Amino acid sequence: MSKNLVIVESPAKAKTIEGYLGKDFVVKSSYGHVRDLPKNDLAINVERGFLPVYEITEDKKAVVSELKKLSDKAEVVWLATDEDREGEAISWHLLEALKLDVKKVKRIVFHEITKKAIHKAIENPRTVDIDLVNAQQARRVLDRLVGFELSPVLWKKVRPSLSAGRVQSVAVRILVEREREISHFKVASFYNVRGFFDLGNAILKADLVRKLKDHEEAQSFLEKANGAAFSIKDIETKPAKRTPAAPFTTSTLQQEAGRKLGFSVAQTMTVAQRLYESGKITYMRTDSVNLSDFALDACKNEISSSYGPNYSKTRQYTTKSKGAQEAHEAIRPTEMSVREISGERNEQRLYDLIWKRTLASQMADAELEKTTATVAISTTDDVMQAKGEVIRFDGFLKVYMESSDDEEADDGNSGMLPPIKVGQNLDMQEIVATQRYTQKPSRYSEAALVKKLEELGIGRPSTYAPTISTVQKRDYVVKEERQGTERVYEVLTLKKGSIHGESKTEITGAEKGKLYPTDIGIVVTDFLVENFPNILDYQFTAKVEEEFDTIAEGKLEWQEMMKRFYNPFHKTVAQTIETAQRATGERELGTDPASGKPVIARIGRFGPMIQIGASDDEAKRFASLRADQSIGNITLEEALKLFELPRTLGEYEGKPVSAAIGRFGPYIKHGSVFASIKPKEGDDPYTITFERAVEVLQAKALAESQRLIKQWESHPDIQVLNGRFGPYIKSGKDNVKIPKGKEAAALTLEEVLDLVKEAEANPSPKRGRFGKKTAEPTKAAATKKAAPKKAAAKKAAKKSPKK
DNA sequence: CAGTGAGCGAGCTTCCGCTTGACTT
Repeated sequence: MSKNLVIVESPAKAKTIEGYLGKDFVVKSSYGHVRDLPKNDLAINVERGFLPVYEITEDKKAVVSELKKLSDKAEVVWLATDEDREGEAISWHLLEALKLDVKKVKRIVFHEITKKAIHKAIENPRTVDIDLVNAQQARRVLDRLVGFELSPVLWKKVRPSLSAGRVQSVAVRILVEREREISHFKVASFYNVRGFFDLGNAILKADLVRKLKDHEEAQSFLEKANGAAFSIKDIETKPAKRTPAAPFTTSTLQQEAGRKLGFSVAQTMTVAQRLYESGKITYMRTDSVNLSDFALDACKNEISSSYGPNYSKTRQYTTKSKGAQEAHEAIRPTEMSVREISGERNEQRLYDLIWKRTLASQMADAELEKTTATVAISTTDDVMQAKGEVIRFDGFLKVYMESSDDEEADDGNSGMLPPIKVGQNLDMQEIVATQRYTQKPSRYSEAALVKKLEELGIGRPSTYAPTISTVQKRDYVVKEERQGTERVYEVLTLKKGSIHGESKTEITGAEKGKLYPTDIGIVVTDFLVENFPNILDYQFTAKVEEEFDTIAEGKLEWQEMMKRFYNPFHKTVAQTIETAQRATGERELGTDPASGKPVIARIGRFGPMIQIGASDDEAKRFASLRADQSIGNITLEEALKLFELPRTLGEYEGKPVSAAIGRFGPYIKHGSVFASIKPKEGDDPYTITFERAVEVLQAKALAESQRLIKQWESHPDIQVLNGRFGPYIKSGKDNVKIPKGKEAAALTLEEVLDLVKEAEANPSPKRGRFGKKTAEPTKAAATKKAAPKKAAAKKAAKKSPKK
């Protein structure tokens, strides 16, 4: 048996370290935290000094019992968890959970995983820092109290099952406020002017320095320019330099992988995890931009041998992000000499990005020369400018160029200027004045939101990706592609002595993969900002972090801090439950011209809806908003249109035919049969004729008959069909998947009936349009009855293992 | 892919941060 047990957080790390220590050491992993507050209970005794009651997390029971066995037999237990607040707490929880004898426990830390660093750590052990542990307990308890007291307020005042928290609520707020900025933004137009001058063997492009305010100014400028003489008045050349970006942290990796590779935040982390586990990169959840001496050396060698020593410049970067704890290195390749890796394409692409970024961070600045040529116009004091840029020494640009979120980065006016000299007369070819519009602020992408959160010090590298998915799971936020709208702009061209105007169109506001707050997200945010402004404050986390630091320094007792926070907070919670109005996001859109009644958009019991008639009106009518509509943006006309559907078109084969828009788009309904219609094919539920609807139904029946594998005369409502994902059974309205290994064509009626029965007994959870998850088909009566049954079954299941 | 939108009440939901697999679609 080994004399020494070393416990680290990550199994990949354990494997590496075991190789650096002798056979007297066995290295195991805790797989992160091993104890936490229970999931379904507050588990904080507020009266007894906020005493938290921890339990061993369900999926860590096996880990803990193995570690317990090993630690009992070991002479020394080395707690080598990360050197940050959470890492210190993990060590303390291990101490408690394994009931370790303090005398044989040593706490060690290291920032880089090299033989030298590990041995140095072993030579400098310390004890567990209880102040730092208490700072973590304060963080944990505060988050639990905030989350478990705020969420129930939402259940009472907005809708059940909603959630609120220090991190997620602020994340949603950021999106809600941006959305408001966008909708309040007043778009203004102006004119850009660009001149094209013929130099014989090249064209010189120069832009009017001043923006022109409207059509009249543009027109009069072009009239002045008509027949004017143009000449080079001045040429100015200035040296400039560009410096490389720091090596990757979690947040910057997510941003660059999003921009350059089109990865989502979660996808970046999954791919990086695989690279880490196979030993190709260092740890991927980090806020540090530090590189180890080993890595700096490796970069220097790689750069010198590939590009020459003049391309090398060793630099150490310092973090700019608030609250960085820097327990790890920056994200880098473990071996700089490995330029390419084997593996999946996405792993290769991400590795390439990391390799280039790391190498570039240790390379020389790029040296540029920027030239600005000024063009004088004889008939006005206005001047035009031509700008060029020449790279004198490429430096780090040889391997890596950071991308930017700015969409209009390249205006076609960079690169080298053609040869010109001061005083030279220019032959004007044409001058074009183009109408432009001021840009609305852009919506956040996932990675841009992470960047913003990081700047505010909110959230940690390990939680950025989960936070983004939580706010989407709660229906506060949706990530989607939105179509732009067409916009007209004017182009005035002066050419060969005459001015010619034309109208052009462009698409504006189209956005792909951006985050949008939903109605429920907006209503919840407004409610929280109104009632809990301090928690929703962008500075809240930064303020409590300062106090956690004071606790970690041993200058403040954590219970004292908690008391100061909790007492007023809890009072506000109680008061809000008592006095706050239900939040519905109600907005009056106008008056229904047909009835003279008010038209109101609000959140109803089942989601966003339109109501015609006041709440005391007995004849009031309702309609649900479609998924692509929102309370904030819907117009009176669009709202009234919702009441025109479903349209009854007539009767076909004895059953009614109607048209409407459902969750999956516009459809024709015939009895209980649905057939989608596509606007692309010219069909629209508002205008489609009965004859066309019947054609659609017949086409669908034909397509289905072509995919038919099997059916039985005795059961006309059951069919075996070929679907997009393989064969399936169609029975009534629900489809049943055919299990693997079964030949669809060989199924007997008995087997099919069994499969259908089984599927009915175990319905797969369906996600409704209105957010709630229901195991039953969405019959209101069925869910009402099913709910208590489900709860009872769950209770029974909970109790039974104890017996 | 319906129409539902009021209220009752039991029993449920919920936080953040540290780690991986084991799952399904």
